[in-house]
Amino acid sequence: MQFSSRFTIATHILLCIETFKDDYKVTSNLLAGSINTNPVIVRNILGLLSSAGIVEIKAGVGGASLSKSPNEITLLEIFKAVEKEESLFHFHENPNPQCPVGRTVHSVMDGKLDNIQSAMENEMAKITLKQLIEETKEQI
Amino acid sequence: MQFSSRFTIATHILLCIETFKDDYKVTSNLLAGSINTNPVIVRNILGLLSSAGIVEIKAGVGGASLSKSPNEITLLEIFKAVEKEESLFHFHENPNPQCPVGRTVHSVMDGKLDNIQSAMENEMAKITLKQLIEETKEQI
DNA sequence: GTAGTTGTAACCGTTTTTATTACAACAATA
DNA sequence: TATTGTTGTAATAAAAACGGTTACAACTAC
Repeated sequence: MQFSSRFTIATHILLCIETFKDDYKVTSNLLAGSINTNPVIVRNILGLLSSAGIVEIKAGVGGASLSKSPNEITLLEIFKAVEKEESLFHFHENPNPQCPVGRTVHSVMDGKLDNIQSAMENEMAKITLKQLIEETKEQI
Repeated sequence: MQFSSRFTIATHILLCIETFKDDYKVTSNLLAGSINTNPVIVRNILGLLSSAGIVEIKAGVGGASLSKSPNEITLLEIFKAVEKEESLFHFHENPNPQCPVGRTVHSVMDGKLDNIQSAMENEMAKITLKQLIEETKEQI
């Protein structure tokens, strides 16, 4: 199972907003053209980013901009804005409490699963939008 | 998006195999009773674990056993046996090559995404079935 | 031959993802 | 005020994944 492409699309959106902010009004249409998808997809993801306090969207006139500095936005924050599941892992719901293993499997595993998820999130938190923007500028 | 419960079910299966090996023939029926699911679900996951060289299954007579020592089996190995996707992340397929951001977003992000996945996998590789079995024995 | 088990195929209902069309609400401006 | 371009959202759809279930052929020990 993979994460949905909402995460990479959201990051792509933020890179565009910052890259084009001085030259274009960054609308869902412009973004959809760069990402190569439908504007409604973009508007939905922009809505999630807006709810998370990452971007601001001008109603009516249109156009999106960052709500805070790129070095304050991490990949973890973007990820959490677009993936609503708290836990990475789907634990089978009802192990048999009458079985010694079924009774204990949760308390044996839960901590380990948390550690795994934390390792992933810590790595995500290390990477800021600013880093990505700088690498993008270098490459352009 | 969450990983499927195949991962926690597979780990549960291995814990049962090791815990009950001296007292019971560990069949898909016994396992399904502990996990609280259908025996066919168990047989499919056992098949994946068998293909990965983690367990051996006796055809006809029935019963599963580990193919190697519990301290040689890590959560990463179990995970890879049951989740076939190579990459954790689903990158949107066709960013626009005529856009400066669309053209560069892959080379800017791919390395970071690899790092995130590696962080998760490294943590999974740290945890062996042996550790889980010992914690289970303590709790029983 | 019988009994118990595995491997697998064929379904089913549910959820998630991605995409699309349609349209009301909104804000700037001509 | 009417027009234009944009956003927000609803409705719909196809495809895929998941978890579950029934059914049954193949296999092995007894």
